[in-house]
Amino acid sequence: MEDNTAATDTLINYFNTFFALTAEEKELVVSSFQLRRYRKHQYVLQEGNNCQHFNFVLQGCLRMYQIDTRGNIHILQFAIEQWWVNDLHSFHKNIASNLNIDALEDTQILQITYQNLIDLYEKAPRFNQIFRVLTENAYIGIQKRLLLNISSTAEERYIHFATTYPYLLNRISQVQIAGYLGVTPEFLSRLRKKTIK
Amino acid sequence: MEDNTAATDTLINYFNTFFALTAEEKELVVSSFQLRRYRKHQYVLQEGNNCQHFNFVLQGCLRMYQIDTRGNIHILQFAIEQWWVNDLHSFHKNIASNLNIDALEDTQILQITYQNLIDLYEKAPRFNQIFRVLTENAYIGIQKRLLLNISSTAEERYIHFATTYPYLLNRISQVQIAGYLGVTPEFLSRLRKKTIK
DNA sequence: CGAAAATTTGACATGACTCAACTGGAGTGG
DNA sequence: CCACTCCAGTTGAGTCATGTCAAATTTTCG
Repeated sequence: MEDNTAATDTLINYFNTFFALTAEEKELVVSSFQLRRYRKHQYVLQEGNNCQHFNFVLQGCLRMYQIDTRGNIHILQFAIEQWWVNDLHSFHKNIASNLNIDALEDTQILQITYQNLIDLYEKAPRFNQIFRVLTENAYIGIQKRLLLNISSTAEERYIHFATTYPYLLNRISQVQIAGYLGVTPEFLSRLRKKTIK
Repeated sequence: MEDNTAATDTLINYFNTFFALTAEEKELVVSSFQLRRYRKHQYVLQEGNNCQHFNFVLQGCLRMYQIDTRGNIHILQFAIEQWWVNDLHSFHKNIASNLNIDALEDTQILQITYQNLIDLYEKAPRFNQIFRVLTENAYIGIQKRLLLNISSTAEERYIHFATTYPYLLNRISQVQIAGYLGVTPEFLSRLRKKTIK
């Protein structure tokens, strides 16, 4: 167990952008979350296992993805600083996940276990509100993405990604971005050639 | 204003499947939600307007969709009995929606306004928990759908739809289902011909 | 420096779309 | 209750977006 104080400060500041936390609530955050470090390529969650933690990224970059029957990787989400990443379904139902989460860079994460999260809700019910709002925002985001995927060409999706997350373009390789956009790396390469002009 | 009692009973039963409501909480539900009827083809929300209500379907069927720049309709969601349907983004940020919701059948809805929902959370904070869980479940569902869209062919998506929602196949026209699956009606027709064999 | 991975490029294959024509059933007005 | 219209569904022919596979090139990193 290493000292969490500096790490949880970041998380407390994050929560504070939603609601000012009481001293008690801050205490609970400090005692409920645990800092953990992952090296590049290391798994945070591997399919077949149950998702045991809610993960909040302090530093670094992760991807969450599924491998389909043809062996192709489909990236559901990248997570960099101040993002949450976890398989909600596996976490809440306590069932095996069919998703993988691994580190694209050396990464630091704050983790809370299922039981600690339940206790947190119990002891400080206001976190229900915070996580309700967080989940609503996540829902809005993924709904936008679904719509974009259904209604646009790969080129439009790439341009949208590049303008929405310009800071990810230099940080994440094209293979990964292709897996996120739902195209092959080859085709993304052609799109870029065409678009850069 | 018509009598809501029978209608809100349905909603209270629905909430009860999550947590047993207190008498007070039931009272609040009765006084916060309002029954409204829509005829087939009638708009519940039209793009350009702000989404003013959370909608819970008592009876009937709705679709929520976006019209893209080429004039194509993309259906985000169908909503039948005991489903919620609304544009969360527009509702929470109080901005103009770019989505439409309209009735595919004559439909009865229970509606709560933004202000009433805020009051409900205030007076009965436990609803934060209920809606947190509801939103988490909705998130899980839409994430599955996104993954399916990214990783499968139209045929696989149709088969998945047909086995997951068999009761919708006879209830919703193929044009609508095509708009939900993200294919043209013509192509869906060919898929069906091939699949039925 | 050398090996492995990422990216690019080319040739070809295919899933899905477009547009247009045809069919059949449901609703509507006289 | 018939005639008419309109929309959903089907079918065909041609096209385009994107995938597949294989090879060449560049970059990354131990």
